[in-house]
Amino acid sequence: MKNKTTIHDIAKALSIDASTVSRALNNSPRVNQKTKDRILAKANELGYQRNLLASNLRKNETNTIGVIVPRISRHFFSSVISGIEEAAYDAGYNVIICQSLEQLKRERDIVGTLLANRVAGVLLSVSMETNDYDHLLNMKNNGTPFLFFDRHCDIEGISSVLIDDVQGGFDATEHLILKGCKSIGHFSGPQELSIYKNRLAGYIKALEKYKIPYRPELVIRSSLMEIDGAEGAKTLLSLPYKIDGLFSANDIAAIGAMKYLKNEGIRIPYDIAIVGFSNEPISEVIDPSLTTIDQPGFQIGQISTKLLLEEINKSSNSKKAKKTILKSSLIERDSSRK
Amino acid sequence: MKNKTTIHDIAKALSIDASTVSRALNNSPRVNQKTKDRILAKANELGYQRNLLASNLRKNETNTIGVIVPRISRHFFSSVISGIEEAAYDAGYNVIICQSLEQLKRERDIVGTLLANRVAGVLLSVSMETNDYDHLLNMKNNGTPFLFFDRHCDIEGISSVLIDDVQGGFDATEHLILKGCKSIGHFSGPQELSIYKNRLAGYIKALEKYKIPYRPELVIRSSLMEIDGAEGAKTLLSLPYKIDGLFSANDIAAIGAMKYLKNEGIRIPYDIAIVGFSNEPISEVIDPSLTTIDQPGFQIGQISTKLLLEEINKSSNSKKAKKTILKSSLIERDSSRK
DNA sequence: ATCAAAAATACAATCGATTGTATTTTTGAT
DNA sequence: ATCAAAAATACAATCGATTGTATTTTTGAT
Repeated sequence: MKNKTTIHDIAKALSIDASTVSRALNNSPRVNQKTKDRILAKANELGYQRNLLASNLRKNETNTIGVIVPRISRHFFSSVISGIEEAAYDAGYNVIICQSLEQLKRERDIVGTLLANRVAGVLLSVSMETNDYDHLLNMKNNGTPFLFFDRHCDIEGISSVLIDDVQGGFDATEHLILKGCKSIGHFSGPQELSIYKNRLAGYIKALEKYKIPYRPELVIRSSLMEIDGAEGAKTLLSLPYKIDGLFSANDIAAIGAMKYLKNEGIRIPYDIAIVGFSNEPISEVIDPSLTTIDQPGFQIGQISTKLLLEEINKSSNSKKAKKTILKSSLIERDSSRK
Repeated sequence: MKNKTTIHDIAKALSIDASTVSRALNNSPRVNQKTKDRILAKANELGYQRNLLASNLRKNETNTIGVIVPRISRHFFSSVISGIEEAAYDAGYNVIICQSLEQLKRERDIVGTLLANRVAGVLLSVSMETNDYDHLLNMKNNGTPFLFFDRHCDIEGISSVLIDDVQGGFDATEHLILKGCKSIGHFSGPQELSIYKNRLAGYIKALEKYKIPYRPELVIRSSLMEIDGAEGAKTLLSLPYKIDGLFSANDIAAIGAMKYLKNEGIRIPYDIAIVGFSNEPISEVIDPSLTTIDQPGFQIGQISTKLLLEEINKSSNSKKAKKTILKSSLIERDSSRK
């Protein structure tokens, strides 16, 4: 019961060599069809299941790719994962999904485990705490191909698939300006992550275009959880002048702010218009529905996987880092419709 | 670059035997401390990383458990996964997360891959399509311990960690009755899944308690996606008599119904009061907020993992299937507050 | 029927780590 | 200094599958 059948059990049962069994199970042309049939039948009878540990060890390769995301429960990341899985399964690869929960320590541990399991490659979106790249450089020196999506680090020779976050931040801010907002707050995340730096850059760029002075006190940095949104809103309300617009670098913090503001009797969008980022499903149903920036998660997953698989199957001398930049799109909803 | 360092490389560099290197890296008391220090230093210098494929193959065990859920993006399942990961990491196990996307074929493939990778055990919540248990029986015969959570099948000798769904369905329905509803619709899922059968049973039980006649046409079966909720609501509205309450076996379908009903000018909860199931985050922010049944996902994950680990480390003769049943709790919100 | 070529199968080494047993080295009591 | 016991290290087999090479069997032309 406990001891699984091996090719040797099949070989013994048929008085045949294990190498022939192995070749038969891999449908090698070197084995006679009749023999193959007998072996397959016996394998079935004994409930044989290939031991991938042994197979991968011998072949010195695995058909598994690892995926590291901050949180699987975020809609954006689960769409990316769906895209990854589709592209990977089509190519005959398995996928191991891991979440760092935004913690650097967990990210390090996960990278270690994936390397120890000799995955063929890794797709990752770094945690908010990732300000130290040793574990990633280690993976690079180790020769394991990997690729960033959405949240990347600047590491020589490593490709990434990104959203044009400057454009996204610009679009969000310009949209508020065109709706008549003059004093626009911004929730940003850790500046180590270029997505947040870029969304902020887009915000500033839009202000400049419309000649609205940039006031640093309107930019609030946090880890963008729901509670951070509520606190950010409180901070903005305490300013000596009124704000009439808010661009949050994610939907969750925008929603935290909305709940707080509604509770304070502030009318959205009339008193303050709001735009989020990521198009979480929750943004559609909250009242008022939240204007946001949609990111093509599924497509990001597919493209990232294809690029990674190319890298895996590429000769090491032809490697050249690519940056693939996709467009996001603004979805106008009630939180900014006035 | 491509060829990873092995214990033999370290052994050769120090003119020492590989077995000593192995023991040193595993901190065996049989190796002199000075030798350990030298080995560790050299291992670090060469960027050594244990090959788990080889190690697990030799030891004939892995410290990895597989988790199969229908969808990682469902809040309930991602909370369960958090609970699993916490309990597993505490015990020194790694977790492989897989999603069946409610498809039997994918569930089968995943089970196959996990078995081929020789996971120590599997935690699973079956897909809506799972009406055939061959792949699970195969896993059982194979000797791989596994355990169901939330959505289970009746398989002799396999434990499960469940919610008292009859009670949950009863609570939801009774709540509507106490709010004055006389004609209550119910959205149910595939009857192969006992969670849906039980929630329906709870619904019927509550009707009986309050002497409300059970009308089969008020029970609509579907796969409970958002679109199914909208269609179900349409069907209920087309009945020759009015309904004034709706209990949906999940939140997503309840939300689909709410959107449709609001669009039709039906007032919630005044015309129709609604209760969902699972306490998805979205249920809190939709307008009106959705009354629902909260399931202790994190706790389910922790308990399931502890039980599975017990099973893994148990002698095979002492196995006895357990059913652990946890309580759910009703969260009253505006969709039923009148 | 014979025999070279082709087809089928067997032999043996290997992937990297682990572990029981054997051997060598060190320790410390006399 | 000697020697048995203890400590440290080396040897060798093994986990299960794969694969290059060697050997055996089959095929089919003469």
